[in-house]
Amino acid sequence: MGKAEETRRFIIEKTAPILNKKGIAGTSISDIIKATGLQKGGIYGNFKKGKIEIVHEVFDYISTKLYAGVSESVMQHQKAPDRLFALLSFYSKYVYNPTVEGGCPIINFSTEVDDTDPVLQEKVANFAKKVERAVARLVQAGIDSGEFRKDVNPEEFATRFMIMIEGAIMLSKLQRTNKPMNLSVKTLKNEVKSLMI
Amino acid sequence: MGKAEETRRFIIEKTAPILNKKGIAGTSISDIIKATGLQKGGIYGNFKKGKIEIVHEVFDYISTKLYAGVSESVMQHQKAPDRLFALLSFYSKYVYNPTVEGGCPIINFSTEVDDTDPVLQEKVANFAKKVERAVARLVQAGIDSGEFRKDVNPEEFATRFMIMIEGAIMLSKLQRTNKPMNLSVKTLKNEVKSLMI
DNA sequence: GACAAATTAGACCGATTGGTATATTTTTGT
DNA sequence: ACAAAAATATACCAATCGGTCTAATTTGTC
Repeated sequence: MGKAEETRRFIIEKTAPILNKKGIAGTSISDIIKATGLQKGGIYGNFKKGKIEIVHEVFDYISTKLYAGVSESVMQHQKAPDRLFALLSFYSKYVYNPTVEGGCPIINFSTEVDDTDPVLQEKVANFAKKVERAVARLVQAGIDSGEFRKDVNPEEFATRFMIMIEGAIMLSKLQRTNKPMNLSVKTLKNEVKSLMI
Repeated sequence: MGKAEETRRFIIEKTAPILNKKGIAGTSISDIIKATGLQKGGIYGNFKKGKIEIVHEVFDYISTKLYAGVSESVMQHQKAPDRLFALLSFYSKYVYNPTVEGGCPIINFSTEVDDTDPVLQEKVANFAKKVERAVARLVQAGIDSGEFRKDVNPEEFATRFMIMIEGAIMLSKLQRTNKPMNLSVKTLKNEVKSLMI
């Protein structure tokens, strides 16, 4: 029972960038066949529920990989402010160096999924919440360690962080310039500094 | 030469909410047939270039309608700060009361269009820029009239405005709560107040 | 109200969609 | 090395895709 899991993974990895770029409705099974070099039997043999199962697992793959990338950057530092700066540094390069081609899976999947796939819609919403909570925890850790002022609202900071980063990713990609992202990062950096004692 | 233009308009109006919700690839000609009650001849007779022509005109329709709605809210006030507050008030209700069902056309179209339709991609980018410039002009007018401080950067404010509003629309729709939007509006309101002399 | 022109209905097209069934090949455990 | 099981290729399916064409109908003009 080893080969199958390996092939599933292979299919997901090859499909991820396509799905993240062209969207769910815009990606066909033959696109997946082309990208993997496999035939229909190889695809449907590994994903019994068909396209929808591939889509769900691809989202899991992309979001997990994104979270891992973020974590790796953040965990290289110990102090709370440095961790937040590392997070900002990660996202400042994100538009040009996304974890998976096509950019942020939250933006890409949420727009399409809203009226078409409630299960995946919740998956996307949960992932966004997960990232937001992680940011809030970073701030809270800074408060607990005495690095940040006590009158800071970690949840509010985290929500604002998500808004400004996601908004900047969208606009930077659309306008084909990193200016929006640079501005978000600059603003959030100053905000972090103002939190420091 | 009157009926045709009327029917074109009719098709666009009926198609707009579908396209804005289900996306370009997710919307088929038969969806349009169902929504309009017309048959293929009625559709292709009015849009010789087919689906892509409908899509482009629908984006124009939605974005124009959005801009008109924003303008109407803003123009009911004369003072620069009041106009910005009206703009924020407009967007604070936008997630639940979008101009066209499905929400913000910038977000909805930009994600899908990026790697598939360069012409429409530029249309979307231009519209976002148009809104951004309008916001910058509102701020500049306030500076000129002496209502805002002279050391304000109108372009930077406008970019930040776009980032926070678009980011908030996306997250509020995704999380099915207006909290992100409320936070963006609160933040931007305070920012406007801090600009006032 | 007749007639030409514009508009729309509806049949038809090949290509492609997602998916299934079966035959063949590859792995796997012994 | 060999048989059983797992995995994959291939042929096939009905449904739908976007689009074309012609016939019928509606519209505007005189």
